[in-house]
Amino acid sequence: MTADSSKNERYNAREAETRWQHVWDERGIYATKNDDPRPKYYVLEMFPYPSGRIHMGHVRNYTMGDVVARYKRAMGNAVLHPMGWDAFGMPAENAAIDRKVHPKEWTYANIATMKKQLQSMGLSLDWAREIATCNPSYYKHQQKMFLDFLKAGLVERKQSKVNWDPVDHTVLANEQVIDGRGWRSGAVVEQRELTQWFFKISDYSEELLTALDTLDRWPDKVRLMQKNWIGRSEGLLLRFMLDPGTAPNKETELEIFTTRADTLFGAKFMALAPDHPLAQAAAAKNPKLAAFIEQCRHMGTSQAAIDTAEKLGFDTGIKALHPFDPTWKLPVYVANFILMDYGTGAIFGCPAHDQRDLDFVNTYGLGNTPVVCPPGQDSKTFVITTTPYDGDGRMINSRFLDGMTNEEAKEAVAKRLERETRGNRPVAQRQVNYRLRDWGISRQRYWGCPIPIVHCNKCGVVGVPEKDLPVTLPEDVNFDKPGNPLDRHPTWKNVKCPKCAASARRETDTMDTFVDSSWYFARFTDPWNEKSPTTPAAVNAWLPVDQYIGGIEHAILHLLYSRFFTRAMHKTGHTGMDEPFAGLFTQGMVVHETYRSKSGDWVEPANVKIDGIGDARHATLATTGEPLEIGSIEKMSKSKKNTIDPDDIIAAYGADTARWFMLSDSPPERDVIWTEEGVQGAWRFVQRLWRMVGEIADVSGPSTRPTEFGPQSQKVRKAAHGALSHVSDDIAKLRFNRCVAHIYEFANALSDAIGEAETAPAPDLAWALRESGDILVRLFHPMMPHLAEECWAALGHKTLVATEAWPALEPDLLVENTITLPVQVNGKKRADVTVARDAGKADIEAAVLALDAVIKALDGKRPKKVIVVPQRIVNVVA
RNA sequence: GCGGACGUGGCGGAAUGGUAGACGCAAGGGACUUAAAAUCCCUUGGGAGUAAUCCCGUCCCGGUUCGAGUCCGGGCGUCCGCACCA
Repeated sequence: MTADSSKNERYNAREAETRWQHVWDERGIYATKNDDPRPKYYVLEMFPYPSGRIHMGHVRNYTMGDVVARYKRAMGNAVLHPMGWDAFGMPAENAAIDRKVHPKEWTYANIATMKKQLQSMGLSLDWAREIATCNPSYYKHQQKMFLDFLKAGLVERKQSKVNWDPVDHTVLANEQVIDGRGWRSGAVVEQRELTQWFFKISDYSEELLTALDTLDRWPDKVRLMQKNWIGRSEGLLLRFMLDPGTAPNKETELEIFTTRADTLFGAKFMALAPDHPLAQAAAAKNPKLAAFIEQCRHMGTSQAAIDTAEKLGFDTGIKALHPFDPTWKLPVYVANFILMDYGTGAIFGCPAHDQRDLDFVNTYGLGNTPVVCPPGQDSKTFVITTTPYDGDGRMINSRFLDGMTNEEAKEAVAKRLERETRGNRPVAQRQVNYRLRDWGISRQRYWGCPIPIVHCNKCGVVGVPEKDLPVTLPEDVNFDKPGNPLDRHPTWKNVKCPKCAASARRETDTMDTFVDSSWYFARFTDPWNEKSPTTPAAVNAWLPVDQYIGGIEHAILHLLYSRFFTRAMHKTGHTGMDEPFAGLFTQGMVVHETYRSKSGDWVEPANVKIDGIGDARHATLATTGEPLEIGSIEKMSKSKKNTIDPDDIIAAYGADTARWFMLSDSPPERDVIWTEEGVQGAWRFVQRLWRMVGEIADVSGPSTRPTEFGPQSQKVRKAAHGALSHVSDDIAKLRFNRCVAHIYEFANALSDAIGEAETAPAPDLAWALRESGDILVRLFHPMMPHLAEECWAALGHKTLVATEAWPALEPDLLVENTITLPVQVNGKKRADVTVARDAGKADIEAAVLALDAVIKALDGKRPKKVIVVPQRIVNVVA
């Protein structure tokens, strides 16, 4: 076959891509109808925050979703594949402060830019369903649901802490607290108590936990992370008597929660959260304690900040009496690592078996007594110094518990104390506790969904009547001063009470942006409904999302909140199901090498020249030749300047090349390293496919399928159907990198076949080559849709490949008559044996023992055993 | 600190407990070309040997197994999340 072809000019990606995008657009082939009778498939990628421009992480995420969407369409499904904007959030306010641009203007400009960028990627999205969460047409429904949740008892107001910047007089997000100081002012942050709105997600702790078992298409690691986050623990509520003379206001007891009642005889101290009522009472009479509690307030509110801070305490002078020995007095401390939110805000400390407690006693010289002896340890010599023992074992130093296992001891303690009563209550009660806290949704910020509440002096908290929704954000705001512009707006918050018409104030807090993203997937099913958040027929037909794809960083919060919100919507009649996402896939990040100059400045990859290989690799500044340090491979970020702009890549190579490369190198759940060589490899493959298809297009095959295929045709057909089988399987399981490898293998086999063919191949081969071409194009279409359309047309088809069915597999072609099995001797491979596909074990064994290599390895001895694993391997045990 | 993951050639990676290194990249050699680009062909984990072939190799140390990259225990290293970033 000659290489001369009318189609051997290079593929012009840029020209072809915009051309095909117009064709798809004009024919509206990606618009989804809610009355489509075919089996539904809802594929969704986590919608982006409109930060300015799309980044490579978006390209990776949306390409994966698009592959699934296109594959499912080809498989005959009605596919819902929408896109929108998670458009509220702090960066818009930061832009307003830093650049004097209104958050709304900034956000919509970003949306316009990013929409254009996404469109240039050739994604098969139904843009008619586009939503932006900052649009009142979206958030008015969210306000309606807030009020419905309120009526259903799913919302409450309570106190909680925020990071307070005492200089800027503003609430800070955890990410705005750097080393305990405000990011703009540099002032040491304080904790402040505010009355805030909460969704009662903790009502669903058990339900959210047990239902994880039903999510069998979620990654195990995400389910495990959620399980640990919910943190169910079975323990004991236990009332300690206080030594009467020591209590500040004649308090008689202190109630604690423990999961380690077995270690009660190892107790060395009691500890209270700084906010605990008893701590507060003691502080009122002790200025030094009050000062200590004040000091605890100068700590960030994040868990990591609390856990990594030095364990500090203050002895209140109060003594608690041991439940099994009233003469045993334990000192009561206030400690900075005890949380008021968890359990009762008080604990007993057993330093020998808990790291935090041990750190604490080592600071305050309270000592420790081991009470659980690890198996195999001598109880007489077992001591604890710097590492506590938190495993199971036998009880020691524990009076009546001695000799029991620690699990038996837990039971014994519980049984004894729950029978004892003081007042009308038992001294101890078994209790199931959860780490999961209620979801605080109040934010003291402008750019978020207003909470539809009016505060009236007479009527209290009043919901805004439905007819007055949406409560829209005022646009005439300024960001000259720190703090919430809604709060200092001259008129916006002044309203009449909906109940009594007296002067009242609007709630000026807005909602956490996680609320916006907790139901957008439901809104996509009918974004045109102006009357209510969802349309039952649509939402119940489309949900749950069949395949949800997004970053692992959302493994806990976004996904857990959405699971709760869907249940809350169910309870209030907005959905008919509990779980929003039947299938979940979490993809890895896009990372890139970093480069630094001698002076420590980061350098963009575009300005770096790399020479040498392996250890000899070195980098220089392209312009001056100044040597650069090659740094670690890190998540692309503006601060490290290791970003690649998708626009540049699409302009230089086209969207298909970028899409292909994003899928090709790494397993999708793992990080992928962006390299220039990798992109060029993808680009060469695009051109190679185009040339190959051109050569196949020149072959004129018979119009009807031949009845017989010769060896050459058989070989290429096996390659085609083998690839079809693998690629189908790989896409269905989202193993895109393997899918790419199989397409490469098929392309290699096909170019061999083309190379071996005569100028005018026999009809059976010509037919097989054309069949292979048709299969090849449809196989890579989900990944490179523009190139696929161009190739499909080049092969003479008048249809769009985007609307074509997936190729039909001929399974007979995958079956071989003989198989070659590897032969091991003592687990090491020594030879191969080729046998009939259906050969019995005895036949295989005989064939194996006759092999020269086996005879030599056995050296005349009889084999002890021959293990034949059907279709797999033979192992001779000598 | 707590929770979760990951670790295989020069590089990204492949491998239902069953031939370690598919496929791609990079590198080296060759063909074509006045030359270059592009393209095509060959080689490519390390070591020994003319060769057939053999030995060593999946972060480290142990264990289970006929057989371990894969399972179990203990280390080391890297990364992610931690409730007001999205």
